[in-house]
Amino acid sequence: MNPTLPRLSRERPTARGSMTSPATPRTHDPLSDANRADVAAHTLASRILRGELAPGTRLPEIELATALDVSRNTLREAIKILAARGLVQLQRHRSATVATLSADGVRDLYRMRRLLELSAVEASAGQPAESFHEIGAAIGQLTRAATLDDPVAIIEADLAFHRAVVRLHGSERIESAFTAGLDELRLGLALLDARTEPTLGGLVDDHRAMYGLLLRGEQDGCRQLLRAHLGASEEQVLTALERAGNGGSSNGP
Amino acid sequence: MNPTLPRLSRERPTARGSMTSPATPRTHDPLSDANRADVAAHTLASRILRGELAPGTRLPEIELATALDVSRNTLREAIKILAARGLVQLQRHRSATVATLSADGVRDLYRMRRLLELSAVEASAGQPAESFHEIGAAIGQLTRAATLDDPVAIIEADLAFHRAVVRLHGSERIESAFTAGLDELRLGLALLDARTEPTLGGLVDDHRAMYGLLLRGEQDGCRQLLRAHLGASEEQVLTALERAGNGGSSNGP
DNA sequence: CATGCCTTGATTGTTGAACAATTAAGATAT
DNA sequence: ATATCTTAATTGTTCAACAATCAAGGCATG
Repeated sequence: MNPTLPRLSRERPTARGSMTSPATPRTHDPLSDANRADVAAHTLASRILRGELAPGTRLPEIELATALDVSRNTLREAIKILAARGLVQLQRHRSATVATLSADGVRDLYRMRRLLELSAVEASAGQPAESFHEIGAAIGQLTRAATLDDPVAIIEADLAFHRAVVRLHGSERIESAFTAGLDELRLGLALLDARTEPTLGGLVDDHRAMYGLLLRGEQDGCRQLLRAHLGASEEQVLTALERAGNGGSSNGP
Repeated sequence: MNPTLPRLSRERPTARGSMTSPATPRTHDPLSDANRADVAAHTLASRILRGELAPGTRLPEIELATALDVSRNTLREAIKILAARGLVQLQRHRSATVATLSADGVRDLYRMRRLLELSAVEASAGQPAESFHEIGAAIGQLTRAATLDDPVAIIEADLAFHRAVVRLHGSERIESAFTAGLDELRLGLALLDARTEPTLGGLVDDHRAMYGLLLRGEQDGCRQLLRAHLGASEEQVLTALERAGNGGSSNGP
């Protein structure tokens, strides 16, 4: 670049009203309160989670910094944030890479899912009906995405459903740990986009059935169905991983 | 004013062109393998977790950077790491502060503990005996610390016990989420250092009893005892918080 | 031909400085 | 006494330079 070019003004739109705006919404918008490192991390995370950046892709600092229009230091902060979320892997003096999910990792993540989701269903006994509103909304989102035949939206709605289920625990930290796990898992789910047609129909039926069982207070039946559902999903991700090549489980090179 | 004047002088004595010093001792410390941001974060975390830096303490960048002998940018990375672990709180254009634990936060953390620990006991059924070795080691550590009457070591051993229990799940991610929660909880446990005498004896007995029940395969009894133990601990932390006057910022006269 | 050293180029790790944005406090005027 | 202005201090962001390390290619040697 031109070293003598003074940095006069970045046409960064300051979305925060400097005037005393009387209508300042106190909603915690996750983006309005973020600095540039956060938005860079958000942008990168979005590209990773929707599969635009495949696992293993190198993320050189200079290239990414120029692409995202931030300085190298700011990009480093963003990379650190992603590393803390498990989305990228770091090694000293080597480029950060989009994290690869091993078969063992998948099994670990589903162990965690089983624990958090099944216990959430158990904890739903005796809760008021409004606790299930969010799950119902996810069902609507899911059916809408299914009719449009949009694989990405379907996965999105699927995860929203399970997140809503875990939220029945009523614990902020349990929810955030689960969300982090789902983010990591989506690294593997991105492999399924092309060949999930046969399972999509059953997927919608599964979720609708679970929702109905929840509403009727039949926790045991719901747990049973959920367990089967998770088992099938795990199997699917594992076979997709195996097909994709990176075995990475017990047998070393 | 001359905004684009490059500064070339640099009085740091660096022998760049000469031969590299051959007498570099390559000690394999676990810390020498990390970068300076990591060691700074580790140092700060240690001071926070052992209560040397009380919750609410401001952490100005320049002051900390000079104290830890790192640059401001590197210290910022360290602060970000701690924020990701929940040990410091960030606000735009304000100094980072040591995180304060609210009563709601304590309740949330104990909800998480109950879920992860009780289910771990349940999952211990049918596991080989060697799975409990680590728990036994924690018991030894605990009794040793109790005889020395060292409150910090006692808390350390207590947490090591529960961490070993959760490890029965066999899930890397469940364990790390739990560990993060315990770290956060230790912000509140630091308040107990002064007045935990009456409960220490019962604490050792509790853990030894739970260990015995685990070894004998009596999961139900162990769960019952563990639930009571966690409830008492939660109560203790909550009353300590209340007594400490969780006013956060020091509003002196 | 194979092997090991060495140079070289590229990339990350770390630092210091500079400026912009924002907050908190002190001073001033009304 | 209250409101407003000024000012100092701190964080947010960028840049440029240097340091440390890694990956690859070239050269000499056996």
